[in-house]
Amino acid sequence: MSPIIPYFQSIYPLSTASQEALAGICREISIPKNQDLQSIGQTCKTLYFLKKGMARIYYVKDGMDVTEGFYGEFNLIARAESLFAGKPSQKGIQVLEDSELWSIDTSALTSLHEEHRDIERLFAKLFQKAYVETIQRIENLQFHAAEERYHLLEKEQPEVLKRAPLKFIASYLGITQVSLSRIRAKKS
Amino acid sequence: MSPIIPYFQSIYPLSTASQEALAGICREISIPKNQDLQSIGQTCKTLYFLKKGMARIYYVKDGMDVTEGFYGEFNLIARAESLFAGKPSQKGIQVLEDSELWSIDTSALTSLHEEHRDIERLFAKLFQKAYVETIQRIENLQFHAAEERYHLLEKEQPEVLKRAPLKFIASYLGITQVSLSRIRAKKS
DNA sequence: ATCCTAATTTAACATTTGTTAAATGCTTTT
DNA sequence: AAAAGCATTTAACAAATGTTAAATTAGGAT
Repeated sequence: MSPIIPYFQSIYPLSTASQEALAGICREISIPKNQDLQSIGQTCKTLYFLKKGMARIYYVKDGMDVTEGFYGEFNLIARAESLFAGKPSQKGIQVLEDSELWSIDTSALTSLHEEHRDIERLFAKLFQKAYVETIQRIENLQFHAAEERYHLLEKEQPEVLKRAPLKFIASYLGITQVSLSRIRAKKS
Repeated sequence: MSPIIPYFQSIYPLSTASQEALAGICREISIPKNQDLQSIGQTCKTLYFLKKGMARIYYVKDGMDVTEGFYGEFNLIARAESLFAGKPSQKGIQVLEDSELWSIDTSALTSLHEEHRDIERLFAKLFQKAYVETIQRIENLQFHAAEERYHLLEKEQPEVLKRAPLKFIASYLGITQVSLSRIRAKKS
């Protein structure tokens, strides 16, 4: 369990009692490469934090697989639109390599809110962080052309370029695989 | 003050005491067309809800004015990336027409959190809503070509097409004014 | 090692979007 | 009403991205 609680502490300080309560609902799990952590159609009832590995959230639109985002170590992974609405998600979560992660059941988490206000605030903050990252992503998609978006990804999540297959990266950037391959070729 | 408290109630139920406390920190203000509600460089310390009118959040990049989003009646308007970080915002808020709105000082709001847990949760929910809309916006920018994005805006915020000038709509969609004008011409 | 399959790159061409500049239309001011 | 200043549209061409298909490469399975 160890390194996840210190990570939480770095986001929002927790009382000793809250640390213990929270540690009590974190489960460690392992998932083999390419497997779905959560499938399309399921309602989001679990939050994940990667200990080791890499994951993506994806959806299928017009028969095409689209990667919405890539997530590395310690990133909060959740399908917020499903969690907040309590409705089935149109999105799935898949790991790109053999991964280890912590999972937290949201109803267990919610039941800690009454007694542990700091835990409620910690997760509010984690979602705020995710929200801000999403806003920045919009700026990126809205303002930059495909090639610039590629170089931004290269700068901000260089591991993704090494670990994710071309097709995932292309749909994440909002371009075709051929286009992405062309952009890469330019580099020389 | 009237209609804003019922709106809040529809998002998250509030005790009578909380309703009164919250009403006590809502201020009604009027702003003339084209004026900035908040300027670039200011730290976000106020939240707004439009009673009447329309607003946009914008930023300047490479000398170009880019509209990040349009906001209509009862929408929460805030520069989240600045609010959550406590840092100056690179974004401004401008009203597109003579507008009336409610403003809420964030430090006054925060001071209500301890005593009024329902208020804290109400605003957590409002930001969740905003977050989910942002996620959907990404799907839109990532997956759809310019013309489709235009038609989606037409469907989801038709008032924007009537009330906002071409240049704001174009940068919102991530295209040039000329391109937008061309898309419009196709319609016939 | 070899074969088989999937992933990536390359090529050729079509379509979309960007760029620059001019023409038209609309508002506001005088 | 005329003039001035913006906003929007149109046109012509350039650049970027999409599409289809073939060629190459890389990895896994036998």
